[in-house]
Amino acid sequence: MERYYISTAIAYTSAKPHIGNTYEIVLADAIARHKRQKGFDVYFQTGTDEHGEKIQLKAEEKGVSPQEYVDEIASQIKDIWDIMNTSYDRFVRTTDKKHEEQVQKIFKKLYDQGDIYKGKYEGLYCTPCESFFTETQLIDGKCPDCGREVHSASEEAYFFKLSKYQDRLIKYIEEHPEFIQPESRKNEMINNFLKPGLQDLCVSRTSFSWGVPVDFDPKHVIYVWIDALSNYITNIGYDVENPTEEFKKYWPADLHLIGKDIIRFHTIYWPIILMALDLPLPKQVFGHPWLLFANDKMSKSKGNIMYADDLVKYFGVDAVRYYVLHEIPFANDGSITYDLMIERINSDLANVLGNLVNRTISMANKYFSGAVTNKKVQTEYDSDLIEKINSLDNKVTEKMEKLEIGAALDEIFEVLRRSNKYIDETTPWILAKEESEKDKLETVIYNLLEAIRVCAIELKPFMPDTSKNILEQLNIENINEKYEEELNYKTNTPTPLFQRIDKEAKLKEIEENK
RNA sequence: CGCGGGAUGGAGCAGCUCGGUAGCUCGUUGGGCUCAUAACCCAAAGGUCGUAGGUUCAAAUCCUUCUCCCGCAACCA
Repeated sequence: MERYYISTAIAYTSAKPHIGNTYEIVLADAIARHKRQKGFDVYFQTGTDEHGEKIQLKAEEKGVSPQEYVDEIASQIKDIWDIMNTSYDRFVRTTDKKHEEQVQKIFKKLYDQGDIYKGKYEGLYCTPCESFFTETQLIDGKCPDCGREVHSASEEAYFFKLSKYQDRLIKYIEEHPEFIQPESRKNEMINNFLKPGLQDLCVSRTSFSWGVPVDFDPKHVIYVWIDALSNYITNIGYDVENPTEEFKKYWPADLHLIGKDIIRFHTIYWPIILMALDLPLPKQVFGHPWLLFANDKMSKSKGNIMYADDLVKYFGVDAVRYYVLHEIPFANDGSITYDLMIERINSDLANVLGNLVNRTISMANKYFSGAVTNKKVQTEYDSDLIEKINSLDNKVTEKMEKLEIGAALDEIFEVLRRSNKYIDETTPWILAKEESEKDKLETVIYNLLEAIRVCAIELKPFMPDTSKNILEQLNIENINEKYEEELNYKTNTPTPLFQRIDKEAKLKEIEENK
């Protein structure tokens, strides 16, 4: 069986993730579920990045140990991933013992082979804040955090010789145009970083202690790059001397799904680390756009944060999944507001999808007591509908291959819309009045049930609960994604999939719960 | 001249590679239907395709100018 390894970035455990952060796991989940449905042996990994100064400080503020702090946040993150009904195979944490051991081994290997050396980190230092800044980070030449004077300082640190591998990386990127997605990011990386020449990367810190220690020089902790990025290999059994069978099976990853803010780390630092370890590079890195609140970045200070669990409470998990998967384009940022969300749910989920299922099953029950077979008395409208049903799977797959998730969903809704139109064209309620038209009527209902069945199967990666719900109402197995000639339906009592939402009332409810 | 992306009816987008009646979803208005969740179907209104110029029989689509927006600009997850 062909295998498929997909990962999300590991989430930083400094605070509870908002819907913008949660978007990524849902996107990955839809891709993973789609691949499984296509018969791939999928391995889907997500998790948390738990080290670093920021976490150490937050823990101190709260008066708990860093480990206690990250345990708490990691469990919150996992809960949200579960609320979103995501089907990850493994939830990894950078504080896992196994991971930490391998990170130390990787660091040692790179040091031993001369890719990492000990040097001095020179920069502008703010003493009260105990932080280094680059010139571009300063505000009016002063510390961006406290506004006080900074001075040049240096501290001992380990560096990674990135430049040694840069030509190989440029060549790789140019020979693999699909490696960095969307493509505009590829130019950004090549022009801004690779072509001008890479500086050596500082890969250790002495200014804080919450991290994986360098085992041969314990006052240093390994900085985020090597620690966090290597999660993609340490958790599937990479070992410097003796990698496991699982590792050999799943590496290289097919897709690292990440936010656009960390493309550089995944398309420059990570590939170079892999080259240094003599490992193949991941096949593709997709830096997805962001989900904005209206047009603003979500942030605590702006007070415009939406959390996934709250949204699920108001709208249900599949509605939230549908919204984020559908509204975020491939390359541009998407936006979310309660207004847009309600409009989308009403027009797409309640009107087009929910109502179609409801009206079709109602007719099956009313006219045939739910027992419907294909009587093959055709109307002039059948061939178009059936053709659309049969070509749907290819269209969806094509869009998914290109990572155009919203467009894949649109293909399904195209068939649902076509089905609603088919009802008006064939006017079943008129056919029902003539006993002589009974077989034609049954054929019409049969075709509709088939359209809905196939759409339900195609919807499964995006809205798993809804898909299951539809198939239960149809009372039919998940057979295949093509029009079938000879099924025997015995439909159940229909219940609305998505209730229309009264916008004013819902907005009021949300306001009161704030 | 740092690099790159974008500007299309009220909103969000497609079309631009290979120039030739400007398309989709939502919203609005009118009509139809009654199986259905005030749902569904049809129709209409609404855009001189950011600006100025050029190439061409013909440009949203090619070339140039300018304006505005966004991302990146190195140790910020």
